[in-house]
Amino acid sequence: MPALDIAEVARRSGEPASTLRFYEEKGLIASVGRRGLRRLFEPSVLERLALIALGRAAGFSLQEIARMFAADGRVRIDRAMLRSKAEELDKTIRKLSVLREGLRHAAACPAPSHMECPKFRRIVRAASTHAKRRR
Amino acid sequence: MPALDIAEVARRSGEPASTLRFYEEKGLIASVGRRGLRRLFEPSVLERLALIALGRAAGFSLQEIARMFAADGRVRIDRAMLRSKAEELDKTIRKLSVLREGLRHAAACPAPSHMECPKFRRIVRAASTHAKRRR
DNA sequence: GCTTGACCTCAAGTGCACTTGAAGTGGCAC
DNA sequence: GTGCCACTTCAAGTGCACTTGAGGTCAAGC
Repeated sequence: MPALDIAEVARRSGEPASTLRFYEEKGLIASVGRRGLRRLFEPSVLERLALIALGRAAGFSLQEIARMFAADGRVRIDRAMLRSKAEELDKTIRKLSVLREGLRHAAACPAPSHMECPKFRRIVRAASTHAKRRR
Repeated sequence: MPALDIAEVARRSGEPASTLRFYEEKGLIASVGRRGLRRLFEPSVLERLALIALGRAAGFSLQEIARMFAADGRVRIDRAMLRSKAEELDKTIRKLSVLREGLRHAAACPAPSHMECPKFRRIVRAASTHAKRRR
């Protein structure tokens, strides 16, 4: 599979071309040439974009993600950083789980106002107690 | 417990006073009076702030959160909306869980570059396949 | 009664992640 | 060979969630 032009990458990745140009400018992806003015990318850019999307979803900033790529374009993720991010993510997941249960309960709860429901209040209190600072 | 001044609310909630003023301006919280220039808040504002923080952590925008409060200041959360948000949250949680496992694996994986590890690639691919649009 | 300092207002600024707009270019279909 | 139009650049704009700065005020402590 040879080089893909930007429209093709946009189509396959779901990212608008403007975002691809923006990411290139930020050094997150690299084009391998041009056909006329048109940028050409290697197919592996799709995997890279998936990785970027994943990182974003996990709450990494673009800058943090950029630091995960070495100059040669390979992924160079610091393992200790990964471990700590996994930990952080774990905390987030636990918090969101509590919240999900809170929402589910609130949706089903018969109390006229949610704040009158002891369970809801307990959930709010529990969540706020451990809320340090979010993303 | 009588009214708390803004400094007290800031101290107890962990939000800077500037954020409290900003939230008041947006209609997310309400002060009940002044001592001189100084805003006074009812203690219940702390619960409200906890609810706001919770909503933010769940990915609601301030505008969405504002819509959850009725004019009388009571919580008036649409139950169907809560259910759908719980669903959404559930998807996020599952995605983050996959990601967390990915990070854990990557941290432990002996492959020289993460992209050479079949498991890591599989995780990236799996996560990206279902990634529609994030927060 | 005067100073002090934490609050006040209002406008502007910040950081992030993009998006949009104007003006230009070049490969491809005809 | 010429017209189209999807691409190009570069600067400016957008939306969100706040934060900062300048200039002002007032309750409390001395």
